[in-house]
Amino acid sequence: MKKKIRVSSKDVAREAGVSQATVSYVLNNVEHVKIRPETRQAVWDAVKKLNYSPSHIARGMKLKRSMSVGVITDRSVTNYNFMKTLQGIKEGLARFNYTITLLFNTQEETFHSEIISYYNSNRLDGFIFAFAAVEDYIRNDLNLKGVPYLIIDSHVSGQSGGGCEVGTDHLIHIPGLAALFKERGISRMAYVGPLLRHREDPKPRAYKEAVKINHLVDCGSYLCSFDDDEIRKMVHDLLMSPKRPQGILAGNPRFGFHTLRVAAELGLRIPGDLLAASLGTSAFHDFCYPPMTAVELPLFDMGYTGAEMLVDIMQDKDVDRIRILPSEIVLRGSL
Amino acid sequence: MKKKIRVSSKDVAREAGVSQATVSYVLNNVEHVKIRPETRQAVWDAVKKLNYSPSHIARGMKLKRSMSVGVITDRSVTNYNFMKTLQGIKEGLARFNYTITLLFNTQEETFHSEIISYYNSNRLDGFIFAFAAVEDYIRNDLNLKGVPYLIIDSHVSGQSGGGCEVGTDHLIHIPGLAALFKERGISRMAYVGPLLRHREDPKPRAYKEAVKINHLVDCGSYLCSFDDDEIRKMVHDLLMSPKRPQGILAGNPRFGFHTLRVAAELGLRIPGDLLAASLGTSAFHDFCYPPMTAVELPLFDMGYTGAEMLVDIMQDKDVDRIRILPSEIVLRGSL
DNA sequence: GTGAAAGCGCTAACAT
DNA sequence: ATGTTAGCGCTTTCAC
Repeated sequence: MKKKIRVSSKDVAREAGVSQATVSYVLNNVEHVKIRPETRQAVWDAVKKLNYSPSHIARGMKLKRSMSVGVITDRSVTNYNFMKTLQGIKEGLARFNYTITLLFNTQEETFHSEIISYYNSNRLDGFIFAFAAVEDYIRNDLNLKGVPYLIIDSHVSGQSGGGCEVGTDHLIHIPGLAALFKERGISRMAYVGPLLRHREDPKPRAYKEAVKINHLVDCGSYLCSFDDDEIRKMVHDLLMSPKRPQGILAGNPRFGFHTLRVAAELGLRIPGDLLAASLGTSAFHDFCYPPMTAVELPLFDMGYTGAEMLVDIMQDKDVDRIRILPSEIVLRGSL
Repeated sequence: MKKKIRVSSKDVAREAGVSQATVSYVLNNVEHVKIRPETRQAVWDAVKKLNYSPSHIARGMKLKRSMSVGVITDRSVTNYNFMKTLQGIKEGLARFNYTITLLFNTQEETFHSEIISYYNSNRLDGFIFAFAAVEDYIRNDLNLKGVPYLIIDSHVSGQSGGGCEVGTDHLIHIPGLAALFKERGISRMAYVGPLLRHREDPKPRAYKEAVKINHLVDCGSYLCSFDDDEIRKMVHDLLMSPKRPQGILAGNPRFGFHTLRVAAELGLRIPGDLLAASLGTSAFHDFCYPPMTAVELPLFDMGYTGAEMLVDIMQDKDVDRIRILPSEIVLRGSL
């Protein structure tokens, strides 16, 4: 390991024959401070010559900001296109010279204080909860302490006390999906999806209304945990039941894939014997057979937009507390 | 936004009736410095009372370390179980109080200097390239400048000049997979997989040898880019050709899924008409139909182990430069 | 066993 | 238009 020889702004100042302050003014392009072009040039020359890069830490110390935000996601989000959102956040933050520090929601008691402590110790300037279950008491505490944070999820909770939220309009596509099922000539529908712990899931209700509007027969909403075996058993029982639905709406991609798989195992052909569609985005929608018709979320933009909103909050600017992004139905082959 | 009132170690010192130095000694549990238990207690009491958390930035400034490492991954890795590796890295680093800063490989000219600049400005203490294409000139430069870094990939490059590598033994399972194909009673095999740009891919060669050892007929190795349409066209042509293989080994999960999908489109039944297996881990291996037999990688451990190795490097400890982790064949239904 | 004091490298208010 | 200087909050050497 090579010893690191630090070049400081002092060195640059000496080399350029100016003061440290001038170096700082030039490098930071400070407004209301006029520097003669030749001085400016001299500074840049010295910077180049000495290969100087300002110590980010020293700067942060002065400014009391780390220029990094913590992005929190659930442990279980190990799949799907979540990385897309991360990319959006990264690019959104990069424009303001912020970086992403990745955190995982451990669901442990300590996690909450971990966040607060990251914030108090100036290690992180703000937080983005991306598809993570945020319990109310945590939100309340963050609000209370004035910690800047933002929540990214498929739909907004609405009760954004102090934080901001980025969501999508995916619920409005559910009636449209139901209409598609209807158009394909079927009548019996069912919904399968996750059982949420930390908040109410608006999807089953939206489904129920959409079924009613389209005069379809509702075979029921079936909810269970994210456990793969449990999902498959639930779908299996549903497809084997006497009131077997002809169309299934899956609350998220995972439930959709298992529906496809179980149907295949039972020898049901899609879209011949069964129609299916899912809510949410996944790379696998294009890989599976048949490819899955789904309501796709603007994952990248959700991250990008969220990042910008958080930066605004961190800079004490006034911003919309809620932003809804457009989603769209993408027809593939399962419906 | 609430104004942040910082409590400094000075405040704690005053409250506890000791000096700032003592506070530092107590909080950092400095060896060879003996503190009377009652003094120690007084400090902790004051810390609790004032709800003090040390400024991470000030500490970093003194120590010239940011306690964060940059994790670089390719833009294209938006799917699969990559998050598992990230979790492993996160947990591995957390033990040493390091955090993850997420970076994406932009493949642009500027990216290289971005890394160097993060390092030079003390913003990041080291780097982990996780399933990212690292070009040789970058590695050389990092070696030259003594930048601590580590590469995580399914197999090691071997030429780890200055950096360290974590890989797997997945190549040794290829003959075993070939033997399984043989056992199932087929004779004609083919390999489909990605065309790598930045390094040689050892998989096609391992495949060729495995085929020979098992006395199977090699219908050839077919390589193309990661483009979905291109992959499907390639697989389609292969399955329609007169020398259609009875078994296909996919170089990675994506190629495996497209093989499944194209086969289904052509009405080929798996495992009846065609056998398939893939190299690598994906959550979809369990979702698709039939579930995919594959060589699974220890994604979490690769991250966890890699994190520990990098910490050792950053602390100038002597470490193995290469670590190979065990992978395993998981039988599902496609073979 | 504990304290005083010197910085780390930067920014910004104030002076010139 | 540029320089002087006083910290930011911590660690650590050296005194006592």
